[in-house]
Amino acid sequence: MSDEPANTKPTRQRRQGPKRSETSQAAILEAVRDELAESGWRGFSVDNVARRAQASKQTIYRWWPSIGTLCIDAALSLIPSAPDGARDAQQKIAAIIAPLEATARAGAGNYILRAALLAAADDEDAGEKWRGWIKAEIRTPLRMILAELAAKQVIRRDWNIEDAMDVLLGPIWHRLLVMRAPIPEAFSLRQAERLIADLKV
Amino acid sequence: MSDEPANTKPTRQRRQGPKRSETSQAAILEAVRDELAESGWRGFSVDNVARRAQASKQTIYRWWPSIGTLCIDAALSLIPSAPDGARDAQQKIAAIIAPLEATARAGAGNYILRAALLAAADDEDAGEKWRGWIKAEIRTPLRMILAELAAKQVIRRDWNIEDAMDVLLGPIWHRLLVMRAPIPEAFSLRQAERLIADLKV
Amino acid sequence: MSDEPANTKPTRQRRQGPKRSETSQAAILEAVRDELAESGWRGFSVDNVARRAQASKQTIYRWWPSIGTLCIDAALSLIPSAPDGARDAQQKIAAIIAPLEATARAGAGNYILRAALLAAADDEDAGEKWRGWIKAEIRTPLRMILAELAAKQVIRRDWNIEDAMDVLLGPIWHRLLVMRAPIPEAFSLRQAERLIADLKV
Amino acid sequence: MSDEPANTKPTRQRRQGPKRSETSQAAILEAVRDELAESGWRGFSVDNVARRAQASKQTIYRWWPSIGTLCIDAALSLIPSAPDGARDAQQKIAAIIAPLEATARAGAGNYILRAALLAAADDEDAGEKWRGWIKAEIRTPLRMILAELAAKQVIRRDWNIEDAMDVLLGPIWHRLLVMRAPIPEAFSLRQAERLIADLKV
DNA sequence: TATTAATCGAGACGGTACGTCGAGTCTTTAC
DNA sequence: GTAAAGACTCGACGTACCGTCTCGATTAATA
Repeated sequence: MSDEPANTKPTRQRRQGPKRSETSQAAILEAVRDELAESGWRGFSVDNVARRAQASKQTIYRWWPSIGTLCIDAALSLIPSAPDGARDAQQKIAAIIAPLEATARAGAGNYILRAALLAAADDEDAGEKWRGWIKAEIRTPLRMILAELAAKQVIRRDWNIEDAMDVLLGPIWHRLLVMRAPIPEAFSLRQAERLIADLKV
Repeated sequence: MSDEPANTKPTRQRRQGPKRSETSQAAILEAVRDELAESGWRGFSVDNVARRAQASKQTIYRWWPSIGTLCIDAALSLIPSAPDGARDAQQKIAAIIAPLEATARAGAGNYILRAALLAAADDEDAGEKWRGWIKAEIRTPLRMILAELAAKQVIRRDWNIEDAMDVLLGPIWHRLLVMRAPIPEAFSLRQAERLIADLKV
Repeated sequence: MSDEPANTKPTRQRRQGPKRSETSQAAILEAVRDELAESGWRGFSVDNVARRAQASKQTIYRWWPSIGTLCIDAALSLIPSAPDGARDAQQKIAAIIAPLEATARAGAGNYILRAALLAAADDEDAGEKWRGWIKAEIRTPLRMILAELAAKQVIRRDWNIEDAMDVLLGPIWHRLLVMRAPIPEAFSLRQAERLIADLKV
Repeated sequence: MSDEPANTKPTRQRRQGPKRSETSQAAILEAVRDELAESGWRGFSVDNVARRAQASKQTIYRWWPSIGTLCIDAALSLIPSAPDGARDAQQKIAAIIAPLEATARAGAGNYILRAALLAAADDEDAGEKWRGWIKAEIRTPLRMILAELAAKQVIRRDWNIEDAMDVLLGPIWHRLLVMRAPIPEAFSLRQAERLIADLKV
């Protein structure tokens, strides 16, 4: 799960032995989610996960290089994909962060996502994995939309992607991590609106 | 340290024996800072702190109710007070968050502040303590300034303090916690500018 | 228990902190005995001992340098002291090995002693500890008696202590370890008789 | 394996038919011997054997009912057959235990034989297998010789085979298992002499 | 001045978790 | 049908930490 070798070589692979057990991995991820929701990041324990999932610790350590990446995987498996049907720029931008907010709004998702974010901030491997996801799912789509808007001269041309990320994502972290406050309705739309206003010519 | 003597009772105090050792507490806080900078939040251990500070674990547990609050105290002891000399509204707002950014920009401060924020997000007690500090040092001053601006009709009247906090603080968390990215120069000024622009009539 | 520091220095010892818990150590030794009797040497596990004794593994590892020495201690605590009242040479010699045989004859003692002997044969530390006991409790007394007999010209003068140990102890190991056969009555007397006959002038 | 010595070690063949692979079994036994010599009985592991022998664990468990019997087989494959050319009774008896002593005297043989004996003492199956070997190779020949001597009235008629085994084998165990002491030259002859003397009319 | 209560360091204690290794079983692929 | 490879569950390994407790020594206010 963490890293697929992807079988790049077209040569015959002489892998003998059984394949990875899918049911076991699913049970582990579910147990990780439960454990994160209950115990947070520091209280999280691999022993408990193994107990819950009826899996052996060996199996967990075999497939994930570190505890942190395990937590990130578990959280990512919870985040839905972006909704379709956006018509204007604001809706398109809002759609990018909508999955994050939907997860943060759900009862268990709130706890799980928070704990996974702590893992990403505390653990080197987890951080890289999480930032990889952010880059692919948030930064790249956002850049495309902003580039288009800049081409149409809707926004100014000297926009900076990192600044835009600050404006778009920062408020989510503030509510989710720092204040533990609920995220109101239409939050993503409001952030998108702010971002566009901030970049107006 | 966590809570001031609380001497609520005005009745006769039968205090016998030595007072709290200031040198020991200072050594503990310093050790906590070093430990947080080195090991992060999950890797943080009271045993190591006691070892570093040449203190007994009992002494630590006597004065702090939980590990998390200990970490918050250690981080707060690092944050300088707000600078004076602000003339306009933007500078005043920027001055509120300047101490946070200065700490986040320093080498060790970056690690310590991040770890303490994780503590606040992961631990109930630590969270309350941290949010208390935020309320006193950020939210209240900010509200006063914004109220003044609204009275002068510089900003619109339906401003919301939580939204303002989102805009002002969110970008810091994004850089510090999520991206582990450096915080550029004049960051606080830029956020203050954004906030005022966002609230313009 | 394993090694007494013996406090050779008459100077004041500035050991601070609590002392070793005697009840805990006794519970551990009893648990070790039970575990050895049930599971033998290879099946012996420190985890089980800790569970049985309601002790933490740390406490066990704090006071015993290795699993093997722990087992030897537990077995030695079971061996009674040599009986008195021996009149002739044969009875004196028999009295030396009588405690071993009594232990080997008892139900649980049989299993415990066997397992501890395996520990001594398999583990370096345990072996040294066990051979130290053998030397002090068997070899030295035996040498004194034989020297006396040689002086009285009851036995010949070119006797060798290691050969004598072979003759006196070997049969016990054969019954206890190799054959798992019961040790008959008056076994120690018979071995003593054989030894004297073997060394006759 | 369980019975055949299989001491020949031809070059490894990659593929075997539905028959049992002799080369694999030989490699396993050799690996067991190395492992026993290096790690003793408690430290012995099937995983290591499989790794060393490039064999699958399944293959090991298919052909041996337990770890202990595997060790016994490995040790037995090391014991040479009894030497010929004995003329008198003492030499005949000595010839019976000479293979054991030769093995115990060899460098690796010493370690392997000791570990296998521990297996026999600690493990039920291994014990039965080992005592079966003892009965066939030691007890039965010894009984025949002693019966002959008794018929010739060289020894007395009320001899007991178990007592004789005590006397003949005990010293070996004492040296090999308990004292870890070297076995001197002509040791078997000396034990045989003692046994005959002990049984003299 | 002697008593006494609070504090300190050191560290033992029962527990839980760490990350690794081994036991014994099962599954997949190759021959 | 046998073999190598290796994944699986379970549990032990020896170490580290948690939070509590006990021990002497030290210190300052009270008697």
